[in-house]
Amino acid sequence: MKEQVKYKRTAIIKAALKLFTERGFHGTSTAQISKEAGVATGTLFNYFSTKEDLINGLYFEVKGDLSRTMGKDLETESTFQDKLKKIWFNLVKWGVENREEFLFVGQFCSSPYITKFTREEVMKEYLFLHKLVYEGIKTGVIRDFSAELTIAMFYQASRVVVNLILDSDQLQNENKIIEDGFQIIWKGLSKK
Amino acid sequence: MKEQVKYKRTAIIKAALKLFTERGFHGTSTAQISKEAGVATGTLFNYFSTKEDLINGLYFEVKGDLSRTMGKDLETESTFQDKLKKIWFNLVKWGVENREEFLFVGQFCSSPYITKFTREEVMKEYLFLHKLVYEGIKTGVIRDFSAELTIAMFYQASRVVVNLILDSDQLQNENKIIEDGFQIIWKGLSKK
DNA sequence: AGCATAAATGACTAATCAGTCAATTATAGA
DNA sequence: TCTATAATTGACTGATTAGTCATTTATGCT
Repeated sequence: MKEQVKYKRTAIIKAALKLFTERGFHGTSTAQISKEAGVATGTLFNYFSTKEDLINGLYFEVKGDLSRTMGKDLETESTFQDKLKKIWFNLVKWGVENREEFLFVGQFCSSPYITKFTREEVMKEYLFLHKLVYEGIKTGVIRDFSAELTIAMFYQASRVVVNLILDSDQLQNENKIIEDGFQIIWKGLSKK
Repeated sequence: MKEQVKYKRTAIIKAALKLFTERGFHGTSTAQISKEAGVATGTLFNYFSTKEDLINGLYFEVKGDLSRTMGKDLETESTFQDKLKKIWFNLVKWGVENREEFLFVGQFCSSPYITKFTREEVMKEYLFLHKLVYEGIKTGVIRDFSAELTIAMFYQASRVVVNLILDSDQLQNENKIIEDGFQIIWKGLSKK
């Protein structure tokens, strides 16, 4: 039964992700989610006590996945630039390969349905990025702007690239856009 | 009566803007909008035939205001860098001074409720920015990346700055953040 | 003032909503 | 196989929704 339980929960999460990104939070009824997931209307409320609880669970899982992907294979890189470039590629790759999750994060990152608690829990997983940026500033590799500004610029630049890739039909330029995007943000942030 | 008519329409638009940014499109009922605007429920539908029509009208007005503000006092600037900097300051100032409009645009720019028609009508007002970027590339002032990438990077960078300013309580650093933000994006885009 | 027209109103409706719960079905351990 | 427990179900409810329309009110013109 453990397996079955996990399966149903995953199905609900997946259905909610699809419908929330397509039609928004209030634009999607719990009945629609249940139908898409292939479960009864009551089943959804066995796993999530309210609709708000569902979207917070969803946000938590997606953001967690993103943060884990972002910091992957970082230890193999030696220089600060290489580390940042690795994070850049991880970020963009995740967005391109997880279109719905990417759009979901963009749509709900500043949404009132995500509670303060969820937001703070998620934030904890991103501390390593802050540390890295502080290190970069301290060692004089990147310019001494506020860490918040630096991180936000870097992160949003990666989202720009993903959006351009997702919007365009032809994918031949994909690698060039990713590379160009990094050139822009790296030149903008680095001291050299 | 013309005046009165304009007043009611404006009140509805303003109320919708406030509630849509606070609670989203489906999260806001037409009754709530009417109440906030101080008109009867039926009045809203005298000005906008459906709820979708209302949000499209709102989007059109807000985006139009943004595009007009963005290109203000551009002719007094001579160099390309100064022109871009002027646009940068216009963009950020608009966002800071029109918090609700700024959040609205961010929330609904890629929303399914905005029709293709509205989107295309709005796009027309931004052609001057494309022209400016093409000119900058042709004259070798900025690097030869895709114009879409360049514009999106620039625009989103300005949004990053506005978001940081709106989030922070103390405003003493406001000018520094705006200046720093421009330094980052200008260094990233310029050839020098 | 008197009249024609335009604008504003809010009670109303059919549809849809989140969430409940008693009944049913599946599972695990003995 | 039998029993206790956990998971699933969908009909149901009171509340809320977008949009309508007959009626009332305000306006502009002569």
